[in-house]
Amino acid sequence: MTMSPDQDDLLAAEGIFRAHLFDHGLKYTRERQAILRGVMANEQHFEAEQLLMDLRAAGCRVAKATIYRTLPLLADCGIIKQERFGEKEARYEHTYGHKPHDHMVCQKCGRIIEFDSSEVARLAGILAEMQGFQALSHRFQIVGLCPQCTEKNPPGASVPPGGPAIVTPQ
Amino acid sequence: MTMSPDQDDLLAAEGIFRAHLFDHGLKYTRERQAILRGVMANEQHFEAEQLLMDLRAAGCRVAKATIYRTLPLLADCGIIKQERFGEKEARYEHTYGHKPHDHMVCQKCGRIIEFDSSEVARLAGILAEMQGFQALSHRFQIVGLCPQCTEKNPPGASVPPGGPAIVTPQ
DNA sequence: TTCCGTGCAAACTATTTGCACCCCG
DNA sequence: CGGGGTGCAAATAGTTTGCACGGAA
Repeated sequence: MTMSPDQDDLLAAEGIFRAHLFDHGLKYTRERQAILRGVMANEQHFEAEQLLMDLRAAGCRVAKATIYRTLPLLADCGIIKQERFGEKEARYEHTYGHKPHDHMVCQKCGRIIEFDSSEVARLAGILAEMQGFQALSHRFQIVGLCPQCTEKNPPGASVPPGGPAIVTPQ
Repeated sequence: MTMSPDQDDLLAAEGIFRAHLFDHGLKYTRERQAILRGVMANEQHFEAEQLLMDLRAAGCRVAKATIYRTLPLLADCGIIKQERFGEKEARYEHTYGHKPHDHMVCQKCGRIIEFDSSEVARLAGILAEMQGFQALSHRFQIVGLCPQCTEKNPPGASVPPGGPAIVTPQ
């Protein structure tokens, strides 16, 4: 992974992060900056452990604990989002500068397909209103078989090592 | 919790479970029967730990490991479903004899509101088809504020001890 | 200078697994 | 009988936390 995400996005995210930290009386440290960069540089879903490796590879020494302490801060200000695909470790993806989307998860090969979530959000709003519930966000996953695994004897033999492939449409 | 779930549902579920076990060359043991009963007796979302307590209270001694080994079997044959509401422990609910539903999760008080999932399932089917993906099931949660917490100074002070309240509509 | 933040390692928690004995089929 | 099943305890794995030192504001 390269440590140079889109400069505009990175700068904008940095601004949001600093503002959020300031509002809460927190500091913008070298470590938090490094983690923000690592996060923004990763266009895929990642785990805490993986982010740590990426940062190490890029020459930044951050403790695992710092990662775990920082990710929630980034989630709080909407720069990243925590996802959970049935596994026990949390996955994250940076959402800043991305279109809102949800995921289809292949039961067989673990592949993850993203798709636009506007229809889902609309339905969520309608359903929530029917119950007097104020919808703020949603989690939605469609579980099943991806195109590759649906047809003929599928190639996928469960989740490949190093995490499943991510398919981003459009 | 009483250990006497609806007799019809229990018997039917027992039949399904036994058939599933038989099909896979597995055995219907006293422990598995006890766990099935505990599961069917619980009309709410529960965790492995809680189920263990319930069974103990009902006079059944089962090891925690056995619970963890049995729950996936019950999920495999559709008697229960694993849910995850952001926490790290898995939650389960028995679905056999229940209408398919999804959940709204209140960010403030942890309350969980169930609602009919047919519209969601329909949308999932359409979205999946657009990608050539074969939808088998879905996970959907609307996160926000429940009616109680939306209005005036809400009473709910984060998730109450002993787990959040469950509201089943209709 | 004052807290907040960090690294490190130990603590936690939910879940899984190895193993010797048990029992369903 | 024989192979899966169970209990127990130890092992994992991901995440959290206590503490003493370091650095941003």
